Amino acid sequence: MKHITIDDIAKESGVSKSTVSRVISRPNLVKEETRELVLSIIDKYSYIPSALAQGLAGLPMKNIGFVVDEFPNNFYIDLADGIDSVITARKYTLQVMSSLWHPDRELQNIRSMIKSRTAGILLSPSSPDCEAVELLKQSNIPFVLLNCRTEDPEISYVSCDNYEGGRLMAEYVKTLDFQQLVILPVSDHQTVVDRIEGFEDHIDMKALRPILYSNAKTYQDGYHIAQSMAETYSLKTKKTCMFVANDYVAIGVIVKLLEMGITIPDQVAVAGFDDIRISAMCRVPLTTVSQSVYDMGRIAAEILLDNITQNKTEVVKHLTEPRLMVRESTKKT
Amino acid sequence: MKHITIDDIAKESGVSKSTVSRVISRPNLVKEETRELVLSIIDKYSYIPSALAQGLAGLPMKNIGFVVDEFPNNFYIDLADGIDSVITARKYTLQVMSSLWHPDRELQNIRSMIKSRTAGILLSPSSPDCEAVELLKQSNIPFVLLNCRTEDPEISYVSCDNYEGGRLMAEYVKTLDFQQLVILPVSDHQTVVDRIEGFEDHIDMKALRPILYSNAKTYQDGYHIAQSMAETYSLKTKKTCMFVANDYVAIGVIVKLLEMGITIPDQVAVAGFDDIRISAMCRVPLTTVSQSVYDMGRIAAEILLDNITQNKTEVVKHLTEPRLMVRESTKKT
DNA sequence: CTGTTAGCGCATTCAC
DNA sequence: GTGAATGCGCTAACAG
Repeated sequence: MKHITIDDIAKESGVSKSTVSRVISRPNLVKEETRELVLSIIDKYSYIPSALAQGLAGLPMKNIGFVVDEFPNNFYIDLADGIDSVITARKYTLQVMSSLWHPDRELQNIRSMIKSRTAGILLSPSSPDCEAVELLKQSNIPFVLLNCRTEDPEISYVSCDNYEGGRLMAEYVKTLDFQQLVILPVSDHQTVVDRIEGFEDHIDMKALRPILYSNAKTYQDGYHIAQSMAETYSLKTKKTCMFVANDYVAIGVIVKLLEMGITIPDQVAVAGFDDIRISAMCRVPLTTVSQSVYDMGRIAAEILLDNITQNKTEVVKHLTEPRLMVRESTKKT
Repeated sequence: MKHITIDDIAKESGVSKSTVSRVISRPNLVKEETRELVLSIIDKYSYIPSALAQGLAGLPMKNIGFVVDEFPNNFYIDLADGIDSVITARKYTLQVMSSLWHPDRELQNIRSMIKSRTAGILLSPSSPDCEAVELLKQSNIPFVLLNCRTEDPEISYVSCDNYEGGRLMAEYVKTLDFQQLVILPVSDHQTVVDRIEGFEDHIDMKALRPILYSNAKTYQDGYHIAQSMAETYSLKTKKTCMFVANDYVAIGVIVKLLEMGITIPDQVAVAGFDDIRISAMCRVPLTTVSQSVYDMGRIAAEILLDNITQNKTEVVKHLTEPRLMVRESTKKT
């Protein structure tokens, strides 16, 4: 006997399964006496109705899924935390899965959630038109994209105004004093492209001779790339300002530079983007642009739940407002 | 029409649902010609069989759940990352849920996973004999406890040898130079009790006059408590060594002390416990005891999966070996 | 108030 | 090779 079922409870209570079912879902329709009896049996066996059966029988599921790229990147943790707060408050259940930056894992995760007929899905997609999103569109399951915008008129999303964030950083960087500017775009993710664009559009590229250096997604990547950068760009001798398009990577860079004896912000000023929690507590508190990640999560979750409960197809496209956070990693000397 | 079903595919293909079912689960039992046909229809509609129905019909579920206390604490992230690596490799799917330190939410999460008939569950419980564990025992679902040991002969767990970790820290602290020792136990969680006990058993409590100060679970808690501690223990004038039983809290303490102008490790040496990822990259790299969290996760996941796939009830009780990590936060001056 | 019946979508015997 | 029948555990009409 694997799991005890509603029939077991019914027999033991000497009633029909309908009655047991009622006791669980609409207790007031049952005579107090029998209700108490049934409840005692349920309790005795710690009976928990199967969500599989309930779902099949037509009860709406009460769980929502969230697919992230990577657990260690605190960006997603903060997001999950925000989402969790509203999901839970509204009596739903949040399940998180990670795709480790593999588009095919991302797709697998989404498939898995669709397969289990999740009530709704939140996805921070690798790209606005990746396979996972395509699949989602055909799935009939409500979903909201996070950290990604799309022109598709049927898709809701919540993201930060990354272009504006890039602009904010550019305006700030202009006030700093340095001999060379290095931009580390980190990846070709849409959000990154936006923020780099916003940055470049508002800085005098010719005069500042920004240098582009690319491709790094994790803390480790930043750590490793820092060494070669130090040599390539003579960071030890040339006063440099570095804009890394992602805090997590930026922190990797900072840690490595410090290990190499390069001082921050004196020799190299480093700025990031995201304002994840650890940015304020890392080796050198990081100047960055806040995306209000926690709020992004909350808002997306609200939209999704409204969609589910009110069964409305209204699409919402929301951009959170970026805020510049100046900390020690770029303080003027 | 909510979701398309196996019947839809069957009709459109002009075959019976049995055939469609075979195409999916045992393709070689179907004539190549019809198989291709059916597959094309499946593809055309992006048909994904319902895990609810499959589960009900007796197919074993391929998902495993993990319940953590809190997302922002990197300890659980590292754990999840380790778990994820083996779960995925073995074609299972990992779903993470958080309980935000509420025992009743912990219970709810476990209920939710049992309800959905998850194949297996990993739980980092608030206590070895909390309600969630009790429920799990009656659920017939294989599970492994993480970060917790129990005498119960039927329960498998993977935890760190926290007592030994406390001893390691004590031996190290003895070599340091300070006027007072402050112990911040953080919580009454079993792991914490163990490590504090290991610490106290191996240090001369009388001579060192350790001071006990309690109850803090998060970064914020550490941050807030640091201020009052500074006054209570005259941290500005008395050379102090502080053992905080949890890295995340320790980092909060460090950040606040620095803000107050107290130098680390010169005026106050701080040691933590856990060796979460950010410990090496925080304001002052933290001396701590490594629990090899990532491995804990991997091992627990292996045990659980073996249990599920081989259907064996063998219980495994595993303690990982702690390792002292000396970093700048306590470097001798 | 309570029991009976009929699916929900699928896998799995069995026949053919 | 393939189709028809049965049941998984539960909810939702429908009768009593």
